[in-house]
Amino acid sequence: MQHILIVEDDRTIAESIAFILEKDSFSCQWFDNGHGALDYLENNNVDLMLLDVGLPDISGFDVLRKVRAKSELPVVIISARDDEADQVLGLEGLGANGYITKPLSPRLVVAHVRAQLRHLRTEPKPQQSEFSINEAMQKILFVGQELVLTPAEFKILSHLVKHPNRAHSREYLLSIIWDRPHGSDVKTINTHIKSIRKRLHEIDDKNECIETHRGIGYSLIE
Amino acid sequence: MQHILIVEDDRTIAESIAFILEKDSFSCQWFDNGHGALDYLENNNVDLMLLDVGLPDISGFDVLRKVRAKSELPVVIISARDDEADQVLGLEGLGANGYITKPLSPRLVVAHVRAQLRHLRTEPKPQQSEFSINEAMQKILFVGQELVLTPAEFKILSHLVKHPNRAHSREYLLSIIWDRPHGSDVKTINTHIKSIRKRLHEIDDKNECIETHRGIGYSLIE
DNA sequence: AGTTTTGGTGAAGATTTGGTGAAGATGGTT
DNA sequence: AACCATCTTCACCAAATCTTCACCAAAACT
Repeated sequence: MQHILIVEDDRTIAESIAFILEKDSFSCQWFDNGHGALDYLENNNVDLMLLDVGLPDISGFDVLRKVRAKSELPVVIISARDDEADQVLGLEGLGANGYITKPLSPRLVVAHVRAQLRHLRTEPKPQQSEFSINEAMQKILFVGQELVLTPAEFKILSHLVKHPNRAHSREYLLSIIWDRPHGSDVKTINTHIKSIRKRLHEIDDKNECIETHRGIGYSLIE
Repeated sequence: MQHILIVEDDRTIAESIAFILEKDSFSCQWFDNGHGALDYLENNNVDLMLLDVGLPDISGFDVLRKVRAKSELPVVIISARDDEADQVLGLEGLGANGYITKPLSPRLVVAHVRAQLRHLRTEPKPQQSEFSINEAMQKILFVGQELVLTPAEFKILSHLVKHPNRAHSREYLLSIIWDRPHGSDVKTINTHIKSIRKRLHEIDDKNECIETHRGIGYSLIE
């Protein structure tokens, strides 16, 4: 299922868009502000973003610029009818993939979303990780196969996958597991890493993508 | 049964791949050269091609280019570990769907093949849910039979049905039951889920469509 | 080389979590 | 009040999971 991020400060509009898209078998996540949405993007798999230009915290310009600084995520702009056309044009210059004007027509929204995603699907994908995190189901796919992970293992591995090629200290990895302060031995992480490696080996015998950094912690290399 | 074309000049490797795949209920056809394989493709139904880059007659480049000129057949490249990465990259640019390096891990081969074919198979089937919700009557049909549900059970199950394949926290599921704020133990949800499962089991003994996500909540899988 | 430190390993113990059945609590109805 | 369906809570058990520990191997240091 493809996942749509809706950034829209009007709750009614956001909910109706989500309703339409979910009926069309997309999953949605809604934010009424730009910062929350940008945060969410950091850690989640999003296929397309619907972005209202008039947000309470930051402008559509800034949101789009920050998104474009990191990815080619399709972004469809939602603009109020009164908004100047040149603003929308500016956004397109920044790399927006399309725009819709309010009031929104359900069919038009779905049509735009579908059009962008279809376009995306045919494009050859520039190398992707062998890991794919399904946040919603708390599961991780590794070369197409589902990894069976405990909650702690899931938290550790998904963090490593999201921030690959850098060492993470045991202390930090432990802090990811806890909801609240909790005193336990940092060596606990060794054991968790061991079992994650074991599960990876069940799928690929000689995979060594989790690297040990002596005296520091671990990293995932891709 | 799905049919795999193996193009690999090392007889031992080819046979071991075939052995693994056949154990996994695929059928295989082996060629130790590119021309034979391309000929075979013309006249036979093949679901996926495993292609070694180092062939005696033509290069992997040429084989792949000729395949791509005519079809979107999934092609997974097999490369010797010493092969330059850029050659593999070039092949990916040409439309290869994945690659595996020697020495081959049995599970990884199967994983790659499965991953490609799964992706292919899920496209054409828009399968529909075994649940159908009658909002007006506050009733849910499960494989054609009517489920007798209490109001709370109805609210929970219909939410799970409307948003399948993702975990929903107990807190959130509780909030669905209440009209207004109400402090009650999240474990209440366990009991509701228990009785929903019981009712599902009355219709289908071994149905396990409600999945538990330890530490999180529940999801409905389809 | 010998010593010390660090990480890997397997297994045992402790802890947390979910399933289960039944008992209370609630609210509406007769 | 007594009844009924429903929702909530509780206590107990089983299972999953997390943590710890003892031991060995590998690496770093004298």
